Amino acid sequence: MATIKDVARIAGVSVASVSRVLNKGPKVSKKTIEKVLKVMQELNYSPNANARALVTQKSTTIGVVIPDLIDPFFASLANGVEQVARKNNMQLLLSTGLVSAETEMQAINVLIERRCDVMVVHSKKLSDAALIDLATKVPGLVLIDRYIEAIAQRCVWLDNLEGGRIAARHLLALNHRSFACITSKHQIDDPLLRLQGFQTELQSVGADIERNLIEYGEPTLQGGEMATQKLLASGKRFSALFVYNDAMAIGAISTLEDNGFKVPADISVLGFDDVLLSRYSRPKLSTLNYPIEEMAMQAANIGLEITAKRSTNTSDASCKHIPRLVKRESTSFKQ
Amino acid sequence: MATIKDVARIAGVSVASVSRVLNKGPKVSKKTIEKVLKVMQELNYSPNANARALVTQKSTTIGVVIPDLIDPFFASLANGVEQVARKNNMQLLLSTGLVSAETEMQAINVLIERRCDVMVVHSKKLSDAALIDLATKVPGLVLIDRYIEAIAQRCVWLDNLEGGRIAARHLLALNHRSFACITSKHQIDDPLLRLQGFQTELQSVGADIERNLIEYGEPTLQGGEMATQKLLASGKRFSALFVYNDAMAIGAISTLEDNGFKVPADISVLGFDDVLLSRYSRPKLSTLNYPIEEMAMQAANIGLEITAKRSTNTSDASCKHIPRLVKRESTSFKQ
DNA sequence: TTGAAAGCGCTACCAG
DNA sequence: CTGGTAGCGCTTTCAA
Repeated sequence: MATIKDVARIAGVSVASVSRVLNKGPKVSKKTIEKVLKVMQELNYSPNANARALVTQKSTTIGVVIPDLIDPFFASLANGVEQVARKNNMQLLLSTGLVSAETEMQAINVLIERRCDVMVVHSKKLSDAALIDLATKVPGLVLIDRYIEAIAQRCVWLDNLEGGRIAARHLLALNHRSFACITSKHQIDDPLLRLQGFQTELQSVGADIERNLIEYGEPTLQGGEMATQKLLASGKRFSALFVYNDAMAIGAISTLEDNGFKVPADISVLGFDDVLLSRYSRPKLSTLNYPIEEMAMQAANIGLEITAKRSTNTSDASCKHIPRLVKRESTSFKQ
Repeated sequence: MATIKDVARIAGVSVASVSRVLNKGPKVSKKTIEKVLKVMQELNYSPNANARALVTQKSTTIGVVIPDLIDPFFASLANGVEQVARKNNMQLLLSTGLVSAETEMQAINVLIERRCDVMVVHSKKLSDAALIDLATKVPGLVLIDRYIEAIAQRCVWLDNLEGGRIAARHLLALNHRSFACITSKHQIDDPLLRLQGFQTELQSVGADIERNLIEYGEPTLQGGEMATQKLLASGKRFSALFVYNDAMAIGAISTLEDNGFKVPADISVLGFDDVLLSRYSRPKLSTLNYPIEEMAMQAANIGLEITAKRSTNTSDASCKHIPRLVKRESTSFKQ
């Protein structure tokens, strides 16, 4: 592969000149530009980004750390970052495989080695302390879907607690009084907070989830189906079901209907996340919109700002996001 | 950020030695290793991947060129590549934004500048000639979802024609005799081939798609809905509907049911791709499985092989994939 | 087993 | 406007 030297030699100019035309630098004669451009073409020259990164100390790369790309939620997150990357003529470097604190750390370290200018990190397993440490060491690092007070201005997160409250208010306004809940068994804050917000709001009006009507499962379609079966097995009745996420909610609806319950006529089901799926399901799923793509874009932009200004002070834009109720067909007024 | 020099100086050894322990090179005394490791830790040293790439002439990077990450189909593709990247301790570099031949070329050029060891490219707009040229210039480049005879061993593709035939055979075996078809209006081969295979097979038994019952639309849920409305507006009846992809098929089912047709009781609907969605829809969608993740993994592995052996000869594994019928609930026997 | 030194391809500074 | 050149951080001979 041709190098800048080859181009310089054949064009009969110095590498400095070639570099100038490459970077559209000032003060290059038209003649030189043309000559160099021509040779570049002939040689099929392509500047080596690694060499550039080495000398300029910036990689024009935005790193993203997510569990995987299969989950549409994370794909949206990556897509959001990708958009701001592209807008800034940067590339997306992906690091996945998060199953434990160690693998999360590895994924992040890989990006550090690549000297990503910005890193958008979705970490659920690493401790606050570890993340705080990382944030101070790595300038462009921004946390997404996580809130750590000490580095609040580096966090872009969703208020899950408020999400739970909004869910409760919606169901309450629909005249429901007997509730069930399906949540994720995973040991992270999100399900806890959503449930807590939901219950808090119910209790504020003297209501609550029916005894024994909280079930746990994997946050998947199957998990939702199984949890619903357990709910049904209890023999207790409920008219409204708040589910941890859309996949589980769709699984729940499926099981409910298989057991003769109409949604929403008999039971209203409310999901969370508003993934693509929720618009495709029948009935179309009422859910809480998690603006992950938008959040991802904000996170990337914050990272960009930090690295640009070398200051930690970001714009005033709040990094806390509130989920928005999306009323579709799976919830309705309880007669 | 600490460099190898800092480590060497503080550890009281040469950079060569530090490099050796970094690369677990041979012939380094235990004492040196320990000493260096300790200093690395203290300094929070992280080797600069760009510098490494520059000198070793390999970037430990696999590039992927796809339109976007939002489409679950492409997310799966990226995910497949990512898996083999991770298995080989490499990273995924993403390049998107394909809307024209120029943007596709740009996306590819970016990856070339990064000197990706392997590139998995999904290109629909670039000409065969351009791609052949690229393939000869870029060793690790592999095309996915496209077949170009001149570089057949660098192509991993799906037999869309056969897919159409399989679809026809399935519907025919289900006793259907009056067919409609919804396809994509996009100017690429895939829809044409699927339709062509479908019709060929029908015609081989003296059947065919009803006159005027081929509709075109965007390959999305909405596109499927609109196309179905046009189909219905024709007033003609049909008992089986073959749709370009799952998203459109789900849109079609939705519109069909809104108009009083039961699926599959009144009309059987067959999709294509077998994306996640198809398992979540009600009725669950019968479709043709497009093993894109598997294909992506194969493509990445072929690229890896080529760059390793510096030969274009890949393993014997066929690069042509045949879609597999996945019979679920949206197609049934026609009484 | 270790160190010195020559680059990898490029940018940017300094002279001219 | 142009050329010479000193690195960027690292690997890899070649000697010692």
